[in-house]
Amino acid sequence: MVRRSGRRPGNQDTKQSILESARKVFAERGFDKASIRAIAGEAQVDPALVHHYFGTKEKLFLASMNSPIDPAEVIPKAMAGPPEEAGERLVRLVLGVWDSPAGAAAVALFRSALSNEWTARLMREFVVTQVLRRAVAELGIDEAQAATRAALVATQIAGLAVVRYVLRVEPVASAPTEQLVAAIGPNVQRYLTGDLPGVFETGDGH
Amino acid sequence: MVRRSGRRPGNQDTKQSILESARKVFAERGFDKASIRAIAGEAQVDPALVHHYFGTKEKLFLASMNSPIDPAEVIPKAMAGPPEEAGERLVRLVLGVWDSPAGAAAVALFRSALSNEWTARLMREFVVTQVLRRAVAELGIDEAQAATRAALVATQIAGLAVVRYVLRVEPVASAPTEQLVAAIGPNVQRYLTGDLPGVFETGDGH
DNA sequence: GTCTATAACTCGATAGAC
DNA sequence: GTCTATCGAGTTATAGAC
Repeated sequence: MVRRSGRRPGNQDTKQSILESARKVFAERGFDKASIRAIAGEAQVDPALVHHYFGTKEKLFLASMNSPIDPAEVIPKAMAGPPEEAGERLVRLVLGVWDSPAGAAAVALFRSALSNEWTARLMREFVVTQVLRRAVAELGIDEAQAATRAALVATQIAGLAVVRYVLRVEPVASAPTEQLVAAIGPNVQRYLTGDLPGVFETGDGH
Repeated sequence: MVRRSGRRPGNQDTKQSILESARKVFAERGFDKASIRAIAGEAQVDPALVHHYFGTKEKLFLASMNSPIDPAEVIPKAMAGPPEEAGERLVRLVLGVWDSPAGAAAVALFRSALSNEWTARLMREFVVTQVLRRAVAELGIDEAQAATRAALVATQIAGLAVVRYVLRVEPVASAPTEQLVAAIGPNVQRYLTGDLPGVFETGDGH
């Protein structure tokens, strides 16, 4: 029987460290500007190894998106509670997820979606229909209004992400979570359950 | 005397058409992905001509940013009126400018700022301090709160731009201006003049 | 003033040695 | 499993012919 001495060929941990580096670099630069070479350098690994493990750059991106956070599980939990505070809970949830290490994947997807058509489609289909629709549905909002309210919530959440994580405008960039929750939550609340002039025009006209 | 027949060497109008194409392509793709070749192709002109007229790509970008719209003139005009409707007027102003042909430069700057550090700095310095500070100053808002309120307004305006012009999420992408003004204006209003818990923490603590 | 040709650089992806 | 070498396609920018 063969006894392998010393460190094994590094198989399982290099693949994992490539994934971590990919999440980090994708989050910092977005899909397009994140080069395989840079990701490999970050992981102190040969660029060819990245291709060997993950094939194409797109497949690497998809692999790095497999986050331990499941919207189907975390959204209903956040929406449960007094409906009049759902806005604040949604902002708190988003900031909590995105500020966590596991949230790098979400930031990467968002940042990439801003400059790449392929990831933009990925995000539209995933976030807007999966996350926001789920959130408004959880609150029992009229189907005819759901799309409009979800899109309006998206404007506030996306803007928060842009200012805090992409443009890094102070004082929002480094404000504590609860301060932003108190400031922005009520505005999200209005989009969720408030009176919105013109929101009915899409659906029933009675 | 020399009589030139037919079309003159195209001097003055080619330079102008390059500028127009630059604004358009920069707005569509952002600074990085907008190639000199694509801009030249759009203007039906040789790529080398672009360099001949404008030097580098950065100088071309700066030249294309010289919009006929002057914030110093248009902001005070929009802020004049009942203070309790300033939010709606601000949203109406932004949508009016950005939907207009002359607004392509603004969209270009914004889109570029999302993926390029150089243009991001340009935008932080110009928009946040020039436009938003001017707007909140026009309303006579406390200096200590101005930065926070301006940044919060930025989250909503930037988010509106992202959803409407970059990600193109319906129904916001193709909603009429006044519907968005009615839906989003009040939220901007709250950031401008409303009660914001925690907004005082930066400044005076009395 | 206009355009061809090309330098000098990036990138993703692959072939093949070890 | 790992790495060297390289291909082919992008890019900005420049030099120089006409």
